[in-house]
Amino acid sequence: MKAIIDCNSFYCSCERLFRPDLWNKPVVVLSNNDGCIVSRTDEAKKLGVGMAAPYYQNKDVIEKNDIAVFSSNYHLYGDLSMRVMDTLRILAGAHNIEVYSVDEAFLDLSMVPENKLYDAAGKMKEITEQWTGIKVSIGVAPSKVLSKIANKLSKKDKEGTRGIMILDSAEKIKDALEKTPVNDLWGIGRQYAAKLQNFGIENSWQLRNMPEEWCRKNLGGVVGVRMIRELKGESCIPMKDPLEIKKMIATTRMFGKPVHKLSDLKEAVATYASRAAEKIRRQHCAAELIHVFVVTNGLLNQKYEYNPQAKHCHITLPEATSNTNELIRYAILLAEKLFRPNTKYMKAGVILGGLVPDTSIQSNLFTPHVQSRLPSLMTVIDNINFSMRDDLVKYVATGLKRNWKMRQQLRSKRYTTRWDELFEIK
DNA sequence: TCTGGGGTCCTAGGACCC
DNA sequence: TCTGGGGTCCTAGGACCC
Repeated sequence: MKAIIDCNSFYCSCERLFRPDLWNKPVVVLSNNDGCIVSRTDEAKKLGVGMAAPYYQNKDVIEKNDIAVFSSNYHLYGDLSMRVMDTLRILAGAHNIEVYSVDEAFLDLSMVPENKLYDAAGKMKEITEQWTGIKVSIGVAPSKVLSKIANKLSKKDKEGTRGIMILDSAEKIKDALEKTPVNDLWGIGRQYAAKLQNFGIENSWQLRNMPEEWCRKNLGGVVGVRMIRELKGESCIPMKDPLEIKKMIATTRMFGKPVHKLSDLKEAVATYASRAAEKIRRQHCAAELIHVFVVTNGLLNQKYEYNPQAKHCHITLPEATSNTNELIRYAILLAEKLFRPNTKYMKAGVILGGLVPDTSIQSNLFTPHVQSRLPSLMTVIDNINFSMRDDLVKYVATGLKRNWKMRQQLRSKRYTTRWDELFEIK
């Protein structure tokens, strides 16, 4: 059996952990740049705050109901996520867990006898909540897709299920599928949901009963076939190896206010390049490919409307590197190539691809080996920035004023990762 | 004035090989 | 009148996820 364990309203739960005055109160957390609402407590959902809705469109309901609002505080969420995942590793065994996202993990429970599943899940929930202070829900079923369904249903009826649902019989599975509209399925997004609707397929039980070949044709080839089989209880999405390295790493951000000048754009792109370089060094990789994009706001019908337009370009490097100097140099070249005067830029990003382990970099016969590529300088910079504070040592190309920086006006303290921001008790 | 960030997997089609 | 078959590799783009 597979389980998915998922933190309830994760970002909001992290915020509430250090704010007892907000327990049982409505809370929302905003995306970067304070743009959208990305996490809501049940109380906020009940008041009608939409998921992924723009913040400014919800300001009325938020103010009227005295909903607490926070900017994203990724230091805090990242640290608490680590605590939850470490707890699960201890409880289930490190090789039985796949960390799927910041607030979710799949567990392989094949070592647990079927009649002990409920007790095992209950124990895990209890201990995780006690050790971390974060509430979780658990879904258990023969396949990943079914366990996601179980998890979702357990959250919908927290009192009835006490946050745990186990689909261990054909009847329970049928019942769960009938209750689940296709657009709630893991792997069915907007496009496929609309398509299924056109064919008159509303709930997951109807989909489960479609022929495999029909799904191959209409739901993205083998992806559709896997979906059907998973719905029938046949596990065909394997647990992922935790040691796999990422294939691309990106740093992309909206600007705090629109950027018009090339110098600002170059600063931002250099900043993102150096952040992305840090990230690939952390997983001991070097990049073969650097990709830069910028987003402008296209005008619609001669007037301002939200209409983002992206332009990209990329370079394949002569030799894979994780060196910030070099990556900044290429990133700036690409930014210059993309820049057009009299344009309002809203966002930019740097993506590093073609990642290879930095121990086995293929050298290029036609470029001289550069001394500055020696990793020791980067290691020193990373160590200083990690142990002291971000960006204590930085490249001048990344700017000093950074007046394009994103907005984050409502961020809470980094209670668990900064000595000077510790929780205080008077 | 204002709409996030960071990923994965799959397919089709083109270039190329023998 | 008539022009093969069977592959591989790469890229762009679409769909999805949280």
